[in-house]
Amino acid sequence: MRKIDPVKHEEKRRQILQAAGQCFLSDGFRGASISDICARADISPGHLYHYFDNKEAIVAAMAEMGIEYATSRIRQIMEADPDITLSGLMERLAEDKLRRSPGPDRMPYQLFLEILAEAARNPPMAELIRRHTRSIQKVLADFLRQSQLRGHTDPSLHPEEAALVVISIMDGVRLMPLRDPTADVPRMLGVLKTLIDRFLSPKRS
Amino acid sequence: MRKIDPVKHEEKRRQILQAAGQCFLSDGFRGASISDICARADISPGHLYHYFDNKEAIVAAMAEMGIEYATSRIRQIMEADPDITLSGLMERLAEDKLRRSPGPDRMPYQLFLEILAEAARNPPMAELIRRHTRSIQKVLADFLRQSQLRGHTDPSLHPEEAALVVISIMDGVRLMPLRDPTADVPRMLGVLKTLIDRFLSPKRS
DNA sequence: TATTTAATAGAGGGAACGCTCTAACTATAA
DNA sequence: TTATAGTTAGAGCGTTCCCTCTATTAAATA
Repeated sequence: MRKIDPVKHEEKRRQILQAAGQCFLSDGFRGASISDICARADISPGHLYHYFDNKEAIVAAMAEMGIEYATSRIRQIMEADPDITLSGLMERLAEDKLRRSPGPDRMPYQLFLEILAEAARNPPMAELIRRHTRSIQKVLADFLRQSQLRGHTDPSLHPEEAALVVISIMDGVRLMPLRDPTADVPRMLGVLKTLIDRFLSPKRS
Repeated sequence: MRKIDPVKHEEKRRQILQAAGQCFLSDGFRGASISDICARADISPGHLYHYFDNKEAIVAAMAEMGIEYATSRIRQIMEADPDITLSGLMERLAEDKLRRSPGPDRMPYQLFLEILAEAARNPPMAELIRRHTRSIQKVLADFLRQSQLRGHTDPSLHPEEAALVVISIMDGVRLMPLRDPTADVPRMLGVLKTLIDRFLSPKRS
C-alpha cells in the first residue's frame, strides 16, 4: 500500500495557492479562471480539484493565509521588542510593505482589497475579517492598557476603541499608494507617526 | 424626422446605472451579469447596448458618478459653512454615511471597495481614483493653509501631505463597519474627532 | 398622412466558464 | 513482483457569459 504524504500534499497546495494569488492579482477573484490558475501552476484542472473542493475554497484559503500572516507578524514584532511604541510598530509594518521582495506569504495590498470587496458581499469572508480584526484589536488594546499604566499613553482613551481606530488608520495607509502613487512614502510615514503619537500622547493636546 | 431626446436618454442611462449599482452591490463588478442588470432594469440586453458600449463602460460610468458625488459633497459642505473645522467636516461626511436613506447618487462603501479593487488592476480606473484624490486633496490643502494662517492649525504641517493623510483616515473609517459591524459608530466618530484635532492642533503635542 | 428614425424586444452565436469524469501513470507496501 | 492507492492528465459536459442581430413598435417631422 501507499500512504498519503501530508508534507508533499501541503506543499502542492501552497504552490497552487501561490499561482492563484498571481492570477487573482491581475484579474481579481472572479476574473481569474480555473484554467488560468492551472496554467500558471502548470497542472491540469482535474488535478487542481484534488487539492481544493472548488474555486471558492481557493479564495478562502488564500484569504486565510494572508490574514494569518498579518496577525502573526504583529505578534512577532511585539515579542522581539516589547518596549516598542505603537507608532514604531506601525512604522515597522509599513517598512515590511515597502520591501521589494514579495515574500512567501505576504499579501499585497491589491489582494487585501480584493478580500475586503469580497467580504462586503460574502458572509463567511466577512466573518473571517471580523475574527482577524478582533484578534489584532485585542493585541493592540492590551498593549495600550500597559502603555497607559506606564504613563506613556493618554489614560482617557478607551483601549479597544483606540485600537480599532489605529487599525483603521493602517487600512487607510494601505490604500495610499492607490490614491497617490507618487506619494513620498517615507515622508508620509513620518507624518503618520506624528499623527499617532499626538493621538496617544498623555499630555493635553 | 425624429430627433433624439437627450433628456430622456440621460434619464434612461441613470435608470440602468441604478439597476447596475444594485447588481454590483450583491455580486460585484465581474459577478454581476448583463442579464442580471437587464432583468433589474426591466429592459432587454439589446436595449442596454443602445446606452452603453459594453459592460466596462457601465462600470466606468458608475464609478465616475459615485466619485463625482463625493467631491461635490465636500465642496458643498465647505461652502455652506466656511468656518467649519476639518474634524467637523469629517463628522458631517460620516453622518451622511450613517443616514438610512441611500440617496440617488450616494455610493455605498461596498461599491467604493469594488472600485478600489478594480482600480488596483485596471489602469483607467486607477487614473480616475487619482484624479479624484488630487481634487479632494487640493480642497483640503487649501483649507489647511487658511487654517494655518489663522493660527488654528499647526504651521509645521505640510498642507498637501496632511491632506493626504486625512483622506487616508477617512478611507479607513469607511472600512470600519466591515472590520467590526458592532462598533458604536457615533462613539468612534468622537474618537476620530479627537484624533484629527490633536493631529492638527498648533499647540505642542 | 407619409416617412423617417429612435426605442425596444428577444433569440441566439460563439466563446469561456467551473467542474467532472475516465483513464493512465507511479511509487510504495506487502 | 504484484497489488493498491496516491498522483496526474486532459477531454468535454452543461451552463453561463457578453454581445450582435433582426424585427417590431412608437414618435416626430415634413
